[in-house]
Amino acid sequence: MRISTRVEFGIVALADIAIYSENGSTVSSADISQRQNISQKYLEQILVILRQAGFIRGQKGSRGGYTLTRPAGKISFQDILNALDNTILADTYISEDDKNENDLRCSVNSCVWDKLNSYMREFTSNMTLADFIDHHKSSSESDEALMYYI
Amino acid sequence: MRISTRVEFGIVALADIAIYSENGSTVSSADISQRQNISQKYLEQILVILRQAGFIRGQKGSRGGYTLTRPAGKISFQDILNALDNTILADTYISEDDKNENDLRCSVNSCVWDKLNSYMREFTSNMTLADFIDHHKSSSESDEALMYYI
DNA sequence: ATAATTCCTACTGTGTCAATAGGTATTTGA
DNA sequence: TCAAATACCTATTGACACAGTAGGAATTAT
Repeated sequence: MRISTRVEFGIVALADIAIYSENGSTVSSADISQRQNISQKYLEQILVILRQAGFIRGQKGSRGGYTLTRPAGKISFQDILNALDNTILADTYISEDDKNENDLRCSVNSCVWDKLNSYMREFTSNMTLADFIDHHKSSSESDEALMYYI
Repeated sequence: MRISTRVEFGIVALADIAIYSENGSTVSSADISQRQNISQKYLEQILVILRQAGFIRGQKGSRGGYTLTRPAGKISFQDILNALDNTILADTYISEDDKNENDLRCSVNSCVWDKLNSYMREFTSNMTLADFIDHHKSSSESDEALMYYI
């Protein structure tokens, strides 16, 4: 599945904010840009999307930055994906004109695409940003252990 | 999930050929174009892809047309999708440059995208063109029954 | 005041999709 | 043998989204 950088960077940015604002401080776009190696200007546009979607709050001015508006455990992947790319979890569409004339096109929907969409929706609705961060932390711990033994 | 018309028409064309060549005759692009309401010229390009992928064989000349090269039960959806769009079932890619610097991007792969890809691959590898056609036929039968009672 | 920050808008290059178009090569049937 | 039908090939086009780049305006802490 091809995932756009907008989606990829958006998820990474949210996770970065969640992790580095745990002590109560804000996280600036410059910080994220450096840590995650993402063009700051491009990142800023993505952060606007995430703010408009209600995941983060931005504070302007010196010492400003971003914080989550709610706990990472209350932000589902489904919501994130829908905010960053409204096609990934969208139904496969057939125009009304074509619908009556031709049922093979409708059949492939009910037989394949709808089922795949349902699965993806269920999977992403049951996974939160917190789950992702936990997964990340535990996997980077084992990376460190690996490094140690090498 | 956004599916291109190339993929949609390709699947429909294959199913159409499978259905209308059951008596041993060939199926022309004009036939498919009319039945499925698809631009013939565009369809021809898609049929070239399907031929190059080995699903169908084309016979030139008068009374020519297309037939399947093997039974519909031996053509998996996975193969069809890979032929028509090599991104749908592809791994989500992270450049080697980014891989070491940044493990958040890798984590989202192992945590989300790889799992979705695995599911989609399993689902599509277990479904053949014959399954799809069976599903279509049985659902259009019930449509007729519905029509009758109305 | 000044520096740091978010926020807003415009522009650009690149690539893919979804055709449209016109033609060539081949085969069958009359 | 000729004409029609068919697959097959290649070029072009318009629209659109992506992936940034760029410049600055608004706001805030120190």
